[in-house]
Amino acid sequence: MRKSKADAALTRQQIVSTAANEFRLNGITATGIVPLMSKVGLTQGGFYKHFESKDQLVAEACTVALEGLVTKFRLASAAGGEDGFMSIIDSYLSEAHRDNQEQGCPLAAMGSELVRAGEVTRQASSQGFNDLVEVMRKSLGRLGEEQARSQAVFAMAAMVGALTMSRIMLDEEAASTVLNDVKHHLSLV
Amino acid sequence: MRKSKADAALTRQQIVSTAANEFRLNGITATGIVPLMSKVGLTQGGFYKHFESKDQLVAEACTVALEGLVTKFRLASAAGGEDGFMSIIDSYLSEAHRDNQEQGCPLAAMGSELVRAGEVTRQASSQGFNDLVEVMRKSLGRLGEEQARSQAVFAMAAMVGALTMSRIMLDEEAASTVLNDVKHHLSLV
DNA sequence: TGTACATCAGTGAACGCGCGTTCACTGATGTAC
DNA sequence: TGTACATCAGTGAACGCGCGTTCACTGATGTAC
Repeated sequence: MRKSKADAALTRQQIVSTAANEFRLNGITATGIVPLMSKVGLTQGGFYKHFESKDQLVAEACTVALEGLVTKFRLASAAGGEDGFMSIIDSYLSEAHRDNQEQGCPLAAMGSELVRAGEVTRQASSQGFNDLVEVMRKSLGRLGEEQARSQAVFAMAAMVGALTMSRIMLDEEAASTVLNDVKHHLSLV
Repeated sequence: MRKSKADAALTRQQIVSTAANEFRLNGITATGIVPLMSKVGLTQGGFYKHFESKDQLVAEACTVALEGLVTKFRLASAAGGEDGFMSIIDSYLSEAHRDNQEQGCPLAAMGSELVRAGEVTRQASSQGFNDLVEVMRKSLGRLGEEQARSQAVFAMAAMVGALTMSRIMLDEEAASTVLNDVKHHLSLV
């Protein structure tokens, strides 16, 4: 049942991207290798032909998820023209993003699990955070570099916290208020 | 081996407060009933004389942890005199708080797990968030009520996100920078 | 106040289950001649 | 280009383990008389 090199590489990609979605949707700890591989259409044994451990997959899935978000940030910034900064914020703090956790920001979806993750995963998450900050910094063209960076860090932290809190809340109105309050204050910065 | 009512009530309290610490330190999913009860000095069977399920314990532990944080906020606000708002923020965004996850903010320590928790736990978390916001709002005496509330929500979200990100980062300098950047911008609001 | 009995906090073995990982096996792919 | 053989992607049963929960049991506490 050996597959061609191209097929095997495709399988590997499918495992990583399916994992990136499942980890964001159900959490890292709560996502098992058996159900994950079965979602990809394979059995569990094949997993270890591609990865040394679940830990390695977690790190790669985080990297891929964060790269996807960096791309979204770039697109939102470009689409926003002069105010790319607010365009990124409006997109991040939207109800659409909040309700699409599976494909959204991994820092908000898995934040407290990432704190307890392995070193490689934490390094990948930090790198992703820095990359997102860098896109935001550039979208603040009129400011000095250091001031813009610091403001971008501030906005990213506020957005991650706001999205997480909005998802915890059962009351729809309260959940929307958090997003809007943070959006409003970031627009004044 | 029956214990007196007073002893039993004490045992129950000990289970809840030990759980509140373990959940914050290791996460909810990663904390088992057997090790938890053994940490309290009991065996697992007794657990179900006090709680219907692990879910019920999670909800109570979150409530207790958040009540403790509300108290800390009140103390920090009072200690800060005129600027109780910044006093709360300085305390929350301190390296001491970041490195003492076991007794720190449950929203930062378990945020992404709370999103997937049961309704009772999510309700308790939302209530706790609102209580924290309320303490912060009152510490902004000079502002109008609605403006102060919205500003308190913004600050809380930014703090939860900043603490989480600072904990993920392996690089000590970068981790401190996040805390300081957010502290700085919140002082300008 | 003293006695008999019911209550129930805590014990520890056991339950079914899903976890991450291993391994002997299969058979198509890739390679050497 | 054709043949023989090595490689290895994927299979599926099995591993030891810890999970949340149940349950028959123990014996001190609480209560009724």
